Amino acid sequence: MMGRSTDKTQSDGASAKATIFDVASRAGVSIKTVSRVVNNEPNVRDKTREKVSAAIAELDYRPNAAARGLSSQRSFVVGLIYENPDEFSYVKDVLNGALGACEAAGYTLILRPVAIAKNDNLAAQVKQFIDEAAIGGVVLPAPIGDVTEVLEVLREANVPIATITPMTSPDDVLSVHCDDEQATALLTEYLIDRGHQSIGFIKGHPAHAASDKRLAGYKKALKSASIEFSSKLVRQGYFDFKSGRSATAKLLEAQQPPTAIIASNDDMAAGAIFEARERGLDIPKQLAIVGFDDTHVASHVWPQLTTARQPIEEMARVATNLLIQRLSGRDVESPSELFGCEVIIRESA
Amino acid sequence: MMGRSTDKTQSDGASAKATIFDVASRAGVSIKTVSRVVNNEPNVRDKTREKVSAAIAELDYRPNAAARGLSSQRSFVVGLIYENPDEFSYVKDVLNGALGACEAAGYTLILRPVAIAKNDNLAAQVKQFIDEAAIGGVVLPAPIGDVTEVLEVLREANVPIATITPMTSPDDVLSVHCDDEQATALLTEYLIDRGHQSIGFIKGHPAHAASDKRLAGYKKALKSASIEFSSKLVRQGYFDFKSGRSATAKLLEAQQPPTAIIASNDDMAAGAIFEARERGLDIPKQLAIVGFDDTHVASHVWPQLTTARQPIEEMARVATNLLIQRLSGRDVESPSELFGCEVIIRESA
DNA sequence: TTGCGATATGACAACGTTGTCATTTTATTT
DNA sequence: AAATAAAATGACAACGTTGTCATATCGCAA
Repeated sequence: MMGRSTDKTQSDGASAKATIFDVASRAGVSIKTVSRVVNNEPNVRDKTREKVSAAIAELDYRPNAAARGLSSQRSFVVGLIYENPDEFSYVKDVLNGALGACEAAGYTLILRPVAIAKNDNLAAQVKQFIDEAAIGGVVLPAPIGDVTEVLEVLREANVPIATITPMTSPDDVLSVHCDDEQATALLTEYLIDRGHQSIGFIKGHPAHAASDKRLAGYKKALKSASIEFSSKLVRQGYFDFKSGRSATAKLLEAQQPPTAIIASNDDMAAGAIFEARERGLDIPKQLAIVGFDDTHVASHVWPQLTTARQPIEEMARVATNLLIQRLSGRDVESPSELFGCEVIIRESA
Repeated sequence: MMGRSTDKTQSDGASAKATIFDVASRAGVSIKTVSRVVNNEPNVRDKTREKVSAAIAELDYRPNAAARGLSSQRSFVVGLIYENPDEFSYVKDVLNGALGACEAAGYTLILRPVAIAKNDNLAAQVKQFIDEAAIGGVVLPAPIGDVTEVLEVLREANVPIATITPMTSPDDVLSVHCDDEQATALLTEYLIDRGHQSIGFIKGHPAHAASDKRLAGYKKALKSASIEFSSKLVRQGYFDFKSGRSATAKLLEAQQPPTAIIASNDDMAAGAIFEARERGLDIPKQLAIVGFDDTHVASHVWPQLTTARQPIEEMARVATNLLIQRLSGRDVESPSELFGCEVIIRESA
């Protein structure tokens, strides 16, 4: 009847880790029953459940993840594949959200930074990642979630996906969205309300789907206000400080420079402020500048940036939860969720 | 002779994952020999090794981590416990370094953000972390690495530790250091060389050992230059923008305000710039400001910060490697390494 | 009571590795 | 060629769970 118990003494301290056998013998049941209790399975009498729970608590028992994974063939690992950027605010929020969800559900989060730019076989990297670490499902924040190549590999490997992206996603992909377009429109309207008629726009990195959305929001707001769109007021940027700076330089050197500039993210806005400063312009009096994302820099430059904030951390938490639901075999009620953005008014506009 | 092979067909694609049995039968050897090859163990004839390697490649075999961990009772997991800050640059670098080292060695990195401030049983959190995720060893970046409470729990649980800290560490702890004191001294000398005699200093968070080191460097440089130290020129800060700002306000409101300010990190330096700006001061003409860490903000404020840079990512990589060496039973040649800092001259001073 | 379906529990074989120890093969010495 | 040591290989039992299926027990109707 007794299994291979480790002859556990009462003493705490340096005692070896308790196994399911120890718990079983302590509670006077079979290991299978302990397993049932641990996994919240049905068909266990309340009284038995209590006995087992008590034994678990007394022995400070924690299931061995390796054994569990090996036996059940399930994976309790969520992979997070992200582009490793200079400006980490976004990834940080994603990370915290995903981490929180995993922790709550007893899952493990494993990271995989990749570089989209130097395209050294992204698909292969992803493939290697998922079977090396026995990944059960992956969370793909923007812009990785928009790379079809990656989606394809994962689909083939039968790995569930949750994306965080401004785009609409394929049916088999869980996703959370935020309305970048609307947020940018709100930002633009705010400037228009403050009397600006000539508003410059610095586009984001072309590889990010968000870039198009934000531009679209800008155009939409202009249209609503019956201001004619001019491509001369739009410059390409790459989401970094430097490109924000040079785009601003070009905008300001135009014959009719804008009185306000919308940068598609905060870093570029910081670059814009920098460039304007160098030219001796007063912000916001001579030039209003707004950013996007409400990253750390936004409140650390002078003047502080008016910007828009997406609830990234919360979005990541929800995305990860959707994924975990699917991984644990439960039905996912709604495979896609939409979040709102918030405009944050500060002094730069 | 044949084990439980999965009757593998040649076809790739949706074939189930290859196991050690598949490789063994393909190579015509026992599973144990495959195991030897995979783990680079001795006593395998070259010819056999080749055969097995070929089979591994053909079947795209990768050892099952769960089975491996279960059987060997070893853990291939490194835990990273860090304080979850607002300003993420430091953690980002640590993360990248640790991740790189783990990846190269086939280890897995697992994250655990904690909050030192609200001291809700840090020790218990750490304890839970290590046995929940079957952590083999942990990397402790500053300031966690200086919390004796945490060190104690880990020691008790017999978990190897590698710290990244400016302090000297206990003998049983692997560690990498950077000379904060010297770096701050260099920064101070630089200001003195530029003619500053009255230099304000904003201290870092008292819970961080680095704070003391940096202050010490400041004092040392003053002494070398025969400038008398005045406690009136030193203010307490907490490594955040806000405290940097208010400390600067106090320094500037003094009867004899300094002509230069050293902030113990970049965020506080950004706060200093902000405050000086608000008061209409020209930087660096009327007030020179330097920071520390060369974080993202350093190059994104105007004017860009003169600051000091520690090779954090490299330090984290080395620390993690030391840890992995110890985890894999190898002797660690030197349990402690020292890195140098670099002073980065920009426009703020 | 007896019988019977439903509910609760247990025995035991997976899962894919590594560790231990026995066995076979090879090289070396006599 | 035989004897012996050394090197290479293999058989098989762990490791700590969960899944499957058999069995014991319960509640309730006849």
